[in-house]
Amino acid sequence: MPELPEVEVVRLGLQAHVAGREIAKVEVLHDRAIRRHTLGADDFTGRLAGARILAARRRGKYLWLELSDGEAVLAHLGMSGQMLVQPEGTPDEKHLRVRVRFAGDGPELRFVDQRTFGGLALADLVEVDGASLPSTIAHIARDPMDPAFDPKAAVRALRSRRTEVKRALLDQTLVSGVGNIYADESLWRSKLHWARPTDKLTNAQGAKLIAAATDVMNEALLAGGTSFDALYVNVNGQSGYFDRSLDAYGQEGLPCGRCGTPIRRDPFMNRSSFSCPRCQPRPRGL
DNA sequence: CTTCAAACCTGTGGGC
DNA sequence: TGCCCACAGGTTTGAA
Repeated sequence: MPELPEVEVVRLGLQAHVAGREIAKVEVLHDRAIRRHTLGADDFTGRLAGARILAARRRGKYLWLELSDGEAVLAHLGMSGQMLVQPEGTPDEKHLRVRVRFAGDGPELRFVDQRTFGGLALADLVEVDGASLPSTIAHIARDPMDPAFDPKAAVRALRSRRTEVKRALLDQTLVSGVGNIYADESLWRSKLHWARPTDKLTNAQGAKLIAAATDVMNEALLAGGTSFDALYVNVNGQSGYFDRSLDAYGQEGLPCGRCGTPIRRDPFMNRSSFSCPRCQPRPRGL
């Protein structure tokens, strides 16, 4: 379940159910799920056997299980990944990719992923700008829920790009955690059109946008995340209900909550952008 | 170096 | 009912 609030819901579940446990055995049922672990499945499972999980951590949409040996199991859920905590003996899910059994009693951890855009990998933990991160995601920017997140630096980063504002907002090396849903929600809240060129974005508009992104993701987290179907669930298989609070994303044809104008949908990067034609007017010349 | 489209997958829903 | 196309919450890749 893709964007930051949904990943944070999963992290909280992993911290509650998996932190402190010792891995007994790992099974890789689909090699593509560990394609980013370049040493292969045998290396992956061999090195994990006997490791103890200290904590579940996250930056942006990436999460990782910190191990006692200075390594981490890095996970990305891609478009359809799930981390499920299931009692042993529960029938395998159709798209079960990796199973983690633990020492002693208690449920197992399952990585389930229909589209296999997500995956797991082992990585060394390294120090980057005062933070401990898996080496392979050292380039990912801090997210708005990070205590050390710097909104002004984020605005500078967005404005330094020569592109459309939504493209910049989705660039995980500038600000992390924002995906298509929360980008549209943030733009609606700050009354900005998605195609506004970043060099026409004022500091005030940028600050408003970052603040809106922070707010909307915090609100979504409190609601347990956003999900339209059973594909996006917490470790117990439950869905959040922030979809009821969406103002723009997926609202094509429905009246804007501010002005009543029907929300429109535009094609955007092989997907969609939803916006209010009146509150978020197209920049001149486009 | 930056920016962008295409590729990577499986499944669902709408139109015919 | 079946077929085909459009579309889905993300990242990486390679080309320009």
